[in-house]
Amino acid sequence: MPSYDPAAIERKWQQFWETNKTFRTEEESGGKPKYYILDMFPYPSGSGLHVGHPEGYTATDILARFKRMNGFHVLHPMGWDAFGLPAEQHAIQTGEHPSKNTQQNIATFRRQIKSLGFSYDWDREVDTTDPNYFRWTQWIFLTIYDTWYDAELKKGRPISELPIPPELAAQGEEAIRKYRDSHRLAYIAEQPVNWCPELGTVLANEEVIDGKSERGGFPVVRQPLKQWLMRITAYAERLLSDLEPLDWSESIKQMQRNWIGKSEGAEVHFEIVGASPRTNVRGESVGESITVYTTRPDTLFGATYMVLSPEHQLVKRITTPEQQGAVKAYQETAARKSDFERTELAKKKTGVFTGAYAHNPVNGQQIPIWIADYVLATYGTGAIMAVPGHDERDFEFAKQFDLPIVTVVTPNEKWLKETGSTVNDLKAAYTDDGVAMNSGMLDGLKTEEAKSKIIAWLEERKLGTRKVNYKLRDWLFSRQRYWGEPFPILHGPDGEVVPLGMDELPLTLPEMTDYKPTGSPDGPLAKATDWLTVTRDGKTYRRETNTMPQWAGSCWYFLRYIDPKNATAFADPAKLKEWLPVDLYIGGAEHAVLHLLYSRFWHKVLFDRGYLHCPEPFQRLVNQGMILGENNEKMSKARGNVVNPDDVVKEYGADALRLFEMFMGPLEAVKPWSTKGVEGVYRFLGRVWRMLTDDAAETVTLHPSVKDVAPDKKALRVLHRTIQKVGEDTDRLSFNTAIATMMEFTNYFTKQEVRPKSAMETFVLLLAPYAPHVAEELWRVLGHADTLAYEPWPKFDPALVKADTIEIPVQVNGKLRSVLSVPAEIDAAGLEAAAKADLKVIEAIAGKTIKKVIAKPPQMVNLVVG
RNA sequence: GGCCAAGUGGCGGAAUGGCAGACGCACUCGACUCAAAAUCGAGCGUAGCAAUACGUGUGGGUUCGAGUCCCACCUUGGCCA
Repeated sequence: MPSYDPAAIERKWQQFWETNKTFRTEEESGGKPKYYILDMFPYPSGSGLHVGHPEGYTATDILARFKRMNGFHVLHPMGWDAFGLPAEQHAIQTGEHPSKNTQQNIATFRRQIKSLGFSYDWDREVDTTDPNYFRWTQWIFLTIYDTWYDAELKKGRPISELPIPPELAAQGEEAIRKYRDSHRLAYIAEQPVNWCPELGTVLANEEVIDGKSERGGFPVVRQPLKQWLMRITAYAERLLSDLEPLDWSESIKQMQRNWIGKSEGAEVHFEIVGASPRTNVRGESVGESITVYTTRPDTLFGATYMVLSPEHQLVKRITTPEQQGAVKAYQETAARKSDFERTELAKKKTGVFTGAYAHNPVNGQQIPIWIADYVLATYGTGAIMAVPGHDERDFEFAKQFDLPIVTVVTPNEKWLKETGSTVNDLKAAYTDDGVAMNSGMLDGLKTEEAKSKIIAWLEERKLGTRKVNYKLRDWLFSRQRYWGEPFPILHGPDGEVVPLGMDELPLTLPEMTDYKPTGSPDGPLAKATDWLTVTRDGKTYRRETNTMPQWAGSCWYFLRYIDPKNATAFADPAKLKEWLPVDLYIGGAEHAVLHLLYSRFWHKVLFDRGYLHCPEPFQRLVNQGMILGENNEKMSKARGNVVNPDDVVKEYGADALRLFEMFMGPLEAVKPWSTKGVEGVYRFLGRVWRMLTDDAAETVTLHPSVKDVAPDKKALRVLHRTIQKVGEDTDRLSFNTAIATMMEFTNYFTKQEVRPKSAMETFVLLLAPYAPHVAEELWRVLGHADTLAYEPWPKFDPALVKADTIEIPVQVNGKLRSVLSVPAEIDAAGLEAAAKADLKVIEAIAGKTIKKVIAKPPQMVNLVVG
């Protein structure tokens, strides 16, 4: 009695696919159109696969199989984002090389992923920790290092093409080198960074959440350090504008836009009162001034004081002797706080007066200069003009320190009433647009007009300029860790930075016995004394001891899949041209900002340098929604609601797991797990099995009802409707409704005494992308010798989808009163007549006059009566 | 606080402005069985014996007709501050 036995079927077919390399992507397309379907590759953690992983992987697998059957040349690979902190923490605890643990975890992930029957081309597997892979990560780093951004051409160019100003050239090699280094897209800079003492590393802003490390939740402090940075800000405008044509959800685009944070405003110079004139770069004598960035230059007349960030370089020079003690103490306190503590947690504004004053350029008024930690050195120019009447933080600060508040934008009546303010006595900052007042030549102008006018005025007098600003910061690219790509960089005895030659790659990590962080900003690599120093031409160089962040390997892995074994380039240009861009990229929304932004940035640099032909890597992007635990909470060990895919496969099989994850709801929605739900789709697969096979027979044989006969009219209609719906729904990733349609098909045919074999064959093909193992097995039972993976996708006949008679609802005054059974091709007049002849309708309109009839075959009729 | 999603049976969800609740789960009843499981059949928004009425977060609006479009609000989630 062979009943549905997923364990046996799945083992058999996974083996078949593997030995026959069914899903190997051939180098030759054979004239087929290409389709590149990509999953966000996983970090192989020690806890193994989570049911969240197969959600995206199943979606891409269904589409990959569907596209193959539709005649596409499909690229569908998988790999491992394997550098990262957990493996290093494990190494610190055990003294075992992190690669050992990493490879074990990869083996587990690979086994688990293979057990789900995904149609990856395993010959293209990549591993970011493999020297043959990170060799090219280092190569790309060097290429970025070798690039400067030509703002005029809006393009990254080789550093050798950077024009050197003549006066610099005259100063010799050293000056040229420094000039070049200051223009590279990968550069070293000293800047306040997020130092996490517990992790012994510096973190990127985006890895710090609520003042704590994203991983581990340890406290983070600000500390100035020499770090590698990537000049992603040079690409801010392109990263923003190139989003437009992409087929991504509007919300993800919006998140990227917010992160880039473009704002338009002005830079304004405030001359410092009494400061001695200085000589500027052009040798002109100018008064010392403070430059601020503001998005509201129209409120310039309301600037009643200025605030510098405590780190601002002018602070030292302008502070009066009597204020020095207070200023110094304040600077020290501020240095210990994170940006988050300074801007978010601070309920009460703090600050210190420097004793100095500046001239407000529009009215010459002397206004005091303060320092306060709510102004960050890293945003804008690190200094602001404070307009307390129209900025909330400035308002709070002004109240705190009793500074004057001037209204320069007339608030509307509603706002005044709500806040209990009057025009000359604001109880809160009015931050909306309005009409300018107390603003000299701007009075009476609307905010937008006032902005334009004041900027023109400032520019004319060289007191300021129109300026676009971005919130996006340069990307902090170094980590004080062991388990990452080493930088292919040497530091010379005279402080010069020397890149390794491309032919010296890969630079591999040294073997060590102790992986602990040094506790100082030198990473663990500083302890690898044999590895650390290199002698060349009698000079001793020290290797860079930082390693790259985990983002590095994931920035370009989709390029390597295209040509994973290439030993002379990261990929063959012709192959890159054939496969890029990625047609569909599916992954979690947690990577909506950073991974995608970094990846797009690297892609653009490689594009500018001529290694790629398209400016954007991912044409279409879809984020799958998170799967919650059965109790509707986020899955976590602590909550005890984690579902292990291995257990589900063991109990119900991979096909049921795949099918359930797709049946739960729309791909992009957040939805809770349900074991009962898995049972439901498992029962469906059992019904499919019994629809086709005879479970009373000794061996697997066709069900006696499956006969080689032509389907009748009704059967044809059900069949063709199913083909149409499953095809259309699969194409638009509406997998849950496609599965529902297949269930309806099964519900219909299991009730039939005669099940035409041709209809059954078609159905098995429709099911194949979703539940490939059982489909392959049934395909064989139906008498086919080979895999169905490349069978053509069934076509439907629109004529057969239509029924002869259809049911049309009749409404009276918009309310349903009857349902008519009429010929399918009825026209509006016929429909109206049929409706008026219907007994229930006659009853409903008795004694009333028909005012209007809306007849829309084949949808409905509505009689408006009164 | 700002921006973006989303609110539909007991639950997951379905529905080009046109019969709300497809499909599945749970539940109830029945068949098979000594019995149970599995399987098969039927029912299943609320109230009502019924005819029928009411029903897609709340309030308004547009429309012959609104779950769907518009406005305001409430709630939840995400991102940003």
